[in-house]
Amino acid sequence: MIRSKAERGDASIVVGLNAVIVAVTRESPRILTLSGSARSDPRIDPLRSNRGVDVLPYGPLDPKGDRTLELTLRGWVREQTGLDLGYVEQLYTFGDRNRGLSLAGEAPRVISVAYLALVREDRPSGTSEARWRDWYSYFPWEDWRRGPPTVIGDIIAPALHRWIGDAESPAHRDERSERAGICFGLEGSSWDPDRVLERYELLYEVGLVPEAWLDRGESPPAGTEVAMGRAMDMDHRRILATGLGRMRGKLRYRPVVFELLPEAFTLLRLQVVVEALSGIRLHKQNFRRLVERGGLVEGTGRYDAQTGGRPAERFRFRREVLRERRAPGMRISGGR
Amino acid sequence: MIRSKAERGDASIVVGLNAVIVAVTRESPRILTLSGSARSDPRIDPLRSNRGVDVLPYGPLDPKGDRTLELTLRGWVREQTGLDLGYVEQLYTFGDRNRGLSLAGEAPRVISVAYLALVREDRPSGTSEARWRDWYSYFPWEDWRRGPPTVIGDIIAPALHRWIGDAESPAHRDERSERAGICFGLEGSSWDPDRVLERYELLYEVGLVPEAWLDRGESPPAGTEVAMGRAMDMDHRRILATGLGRMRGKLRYRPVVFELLPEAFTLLRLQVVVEALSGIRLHKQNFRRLVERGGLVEGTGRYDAQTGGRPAERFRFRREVLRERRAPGMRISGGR
DNA sequence: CTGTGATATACTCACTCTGAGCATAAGGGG
DNA sequence: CCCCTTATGCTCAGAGTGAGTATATCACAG
Repeated sequence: MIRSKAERGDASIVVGLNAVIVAVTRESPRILTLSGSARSDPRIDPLRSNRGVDVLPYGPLDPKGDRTLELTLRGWVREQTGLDLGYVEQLYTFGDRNRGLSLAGEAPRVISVAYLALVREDRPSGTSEARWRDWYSYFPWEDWRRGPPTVIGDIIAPALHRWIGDAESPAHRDERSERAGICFGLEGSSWDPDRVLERYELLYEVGLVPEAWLDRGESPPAGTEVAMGRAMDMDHRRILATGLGRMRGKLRYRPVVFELLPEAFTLLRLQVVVEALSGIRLHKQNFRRLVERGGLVEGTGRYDAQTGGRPAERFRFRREVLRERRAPGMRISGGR
Repeated sequence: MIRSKAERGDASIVVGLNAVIVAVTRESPRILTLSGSARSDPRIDPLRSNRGVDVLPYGPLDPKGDRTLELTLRGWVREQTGLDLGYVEQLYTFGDRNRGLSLAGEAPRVISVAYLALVREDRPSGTSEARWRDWYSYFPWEDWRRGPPTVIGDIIAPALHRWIGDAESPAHRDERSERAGICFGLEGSSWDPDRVLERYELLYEVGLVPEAWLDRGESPPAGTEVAMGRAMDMDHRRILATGLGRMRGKLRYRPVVFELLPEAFTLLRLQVVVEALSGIRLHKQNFRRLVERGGLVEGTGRYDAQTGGRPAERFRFRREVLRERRAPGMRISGGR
């Protein structure tokens, strides 16, 4: 148990913070990314990629800095993007050696503590290589709002079947088949919007995702980034997938959507945001019943006439629901 | 943004791993702790407490060691306790400066990545300052299996009311009242078993928990550790609370209980384990209906006669449920 | 000023799920 | 065989859900 280097905490461990910052504009869920060239800092990213692809906002941890990790994160997000984060929660800590690249050797070990943050604004105002991108441009197969994404039938499912067939033993085959089925709702299974990370990891393993080529030092075939989503640096797309999955899961049992909306909103607006995040369409009348009778929102008595039809009442989040119900959220389910 | 010390990653950050290891013996949920004296390693715990209280198993991160954090954790748990961990999931990363103590100064910043692990065994077999303790000895107010814990009515509720009354403004008062209500199911709210961490943090803030004294360098009044739970070193009880809360939450939507049970078990055994973890009693017939018709378990056709009554069929976990249902778990609810 | 096409909102209906309790089955020990 | 114990089966009312029909109220074209 005596591993002196580690325990003396010398130069071989670096701790950084990453942020998955989410906003919704119209019907697009968006996340804030920096263009890859903004990131050539060898102290955080030594010997590593800088492939010119997008990265998530990041910052080093200053051991003498703010009292908590979260405060540190808020601080440098403000510096880098001018955004004041509202809701922030810790996501996951990524600490595998050689994250994203098969380099060994003397590179310091990088530990990244990733956070999920929700903001109402959609315009980064600070130093801006920062840019909002639709999160489905990173995960095209996650958007089922207009039916099953074509990329699944055209590319993913066939590749998965090949992969299943390539298994060495029948047991191994079954295992692969079960995993693929659960992830992509293939045979008998239904689509579970929350399994974003599992799906990304499966696709990476199968070698479909552009990072699979990049991590081997090759270039992905033309069109891969369109069909299989924009690549990100290192394991940032994995971090992003973790964020989306968490976001979708949390939606169900905590009233987090309201962090993305203004004080007052129409029910359609609320529904569109929930649909944007969860990637599925919902039954309008039932959605109304769900949130209204579930006590999540209350009418304000004021109306919004910009609807193109009958004016819609504006609602607000009903805070009391936190006392009344155990896990208040959008218990949504499939169908349009 | 240039904070050279942090970015060079010099001696001022230390990364460690902590484990909340859970097993269930009879009707006791237990966690594995080491006695405090086992931990006087100044490299991980420099200038810090060693108050002679319990600690969670921990280990440093060796940057050149295993490829993933999880493997590292599994490795030193095996070394320290002889346990081979089964299910392991990352819990949370704790990185506040001066965790648990109000020391400032030159102490290195300690980042702890905490994991939740479930095991079937209940006997640590390695070097053993390791010991299993009922988790309700750390959180007596969390066990509602025999009705509302007396400590809530006797100590906690009165103290919370005093604390609410001490608020400076009416708005502040309402805020405190809402928070206390939600946490402890006081007025109108119902008890939510999942809010373990929120409750612990509230009690710490109100100053009821032994750590509140210890962190000021004082001794808690006699009896505090019995009524308000055993103290742990640093912020380990906070980590533990995070683990219990996560465990209870996960129970609802993932079939994690089965990680704590042998291959085959009676439904009563399953129910007792779920009750032990969630801290509430369940309606037996409905529980059976839930797990059987919900497809979580299937009968084996073999029976267990050691029941004291009619022999009970032994069941096993039905793996196929993973494909069939979206979030298979124990959707349990209040009353006995 | 009326018809058309929006969207908003109200209500219905069948079905499933859930909480609660009653009833029966099948062991062991006297 | 009676009684106590635990297991298992079944019923019933009420709440919640998925899907659809019906009505309200706006803008706008004609």
